[in-house]
Amino acid sequence: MSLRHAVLGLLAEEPASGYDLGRKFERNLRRYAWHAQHSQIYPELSRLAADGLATVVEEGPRGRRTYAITAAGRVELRRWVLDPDDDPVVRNEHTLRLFLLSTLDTEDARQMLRRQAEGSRVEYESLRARIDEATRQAAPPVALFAAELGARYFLTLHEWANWALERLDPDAGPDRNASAG
Amino acid sequence: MSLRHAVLGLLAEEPASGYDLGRKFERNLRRYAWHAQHSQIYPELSRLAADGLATVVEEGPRGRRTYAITAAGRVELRRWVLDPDDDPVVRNEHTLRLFLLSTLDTEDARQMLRRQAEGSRVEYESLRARIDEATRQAAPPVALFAAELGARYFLTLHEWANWALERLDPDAGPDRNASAG
DNA sequence: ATTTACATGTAAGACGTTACATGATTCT
DNA sequence: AGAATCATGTAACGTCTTACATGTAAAT
Repeated sequence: MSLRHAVLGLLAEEPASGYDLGRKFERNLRRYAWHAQHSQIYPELSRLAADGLATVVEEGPRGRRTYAITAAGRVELRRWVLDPDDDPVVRNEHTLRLFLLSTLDTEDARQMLRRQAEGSRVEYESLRARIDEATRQAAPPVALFAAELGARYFLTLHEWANWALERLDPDAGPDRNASAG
Repeated sequence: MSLRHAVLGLLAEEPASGYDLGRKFERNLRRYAWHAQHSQIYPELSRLAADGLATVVEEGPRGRRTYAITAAGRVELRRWVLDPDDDPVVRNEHTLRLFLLSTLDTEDARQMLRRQAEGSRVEYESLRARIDEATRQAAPPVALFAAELGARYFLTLHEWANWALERLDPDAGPDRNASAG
């Protein structure tokens, strides 16, 4: 039941409406950890409220309801986060493609690795810039732990793709665009 | 429909029965990329055969049926692996917990990061040893790309956890068990 | 006025997990 | 003889995605 804890976790950061949570999933969690559509979020918020783990703290225009986590909700969230689950759910279509690289012929593998190296470089630089900006604005260190992990993951992916490209072609480096050399 | 392509990918490496695939998911894919129970695998093999993407190549004891990927299966697998899907499914309960670290108090966060640093170190060393052993036995480079990526992910996780511990406690290093210093 | 963004909700169908169900072969 | 492993299959239930459905408020 990770959806429940993902929602609870987002509410622990700050009170939010179902609509807000949808955007938070999209921006913060979707690419790394979890995703949920609004059709899952709204019913889950109702259940959390029914179970006393969250509560409506504000009603706004267009039927907007802002929820906040309750004390019981924090207890449950802490229990789950610290629970050493040795069988965590992992589903990653992107990693799956990388793992199936060995089923391609060399030229296809090269193409995919080049795309991968470039894509992860872009992601890395964008995340790193965001972290630098937040650091300059004196954001609290813990608030940036997740972003830092994301940045490091992309850097690792970038380095791995270049390493693999070199292994595929022992003679040509990954950055050889110049005709000389 | 990633289950289909995960199965197809495993069959592309070598022919296998549903039972074999179950163990391959468990050992090779579950922790990084995808998982499937036998109750999903057997029906999917039937569908792959019905669609001409896989075929039974051997029948053994206890009703065992070994499947192999067909030429059409390879075409479909290649199409999917090279398809730049910009909305890949990601679900990672482990990463989700790490992202929710900031909702814990400092002492809880410290405990979790220590556990994380230790766990990822163990995983890294075990994977690295397996890669070294395979390299010594002259395994083809591509066959080790996935394992190398896994190892690098764990190393990144380990380094990140130690980095985060230092940030949490600017005075004490992560490995300070001695009373002196 | 019109478009865009905000805001919530339900239903059908696909996908995934857990439990139920059965039996053969191999190892000790 | 008994236990462990191999081997396949279905059913019930829970989760997730996609589509359907509706309406308000803000911006241009």
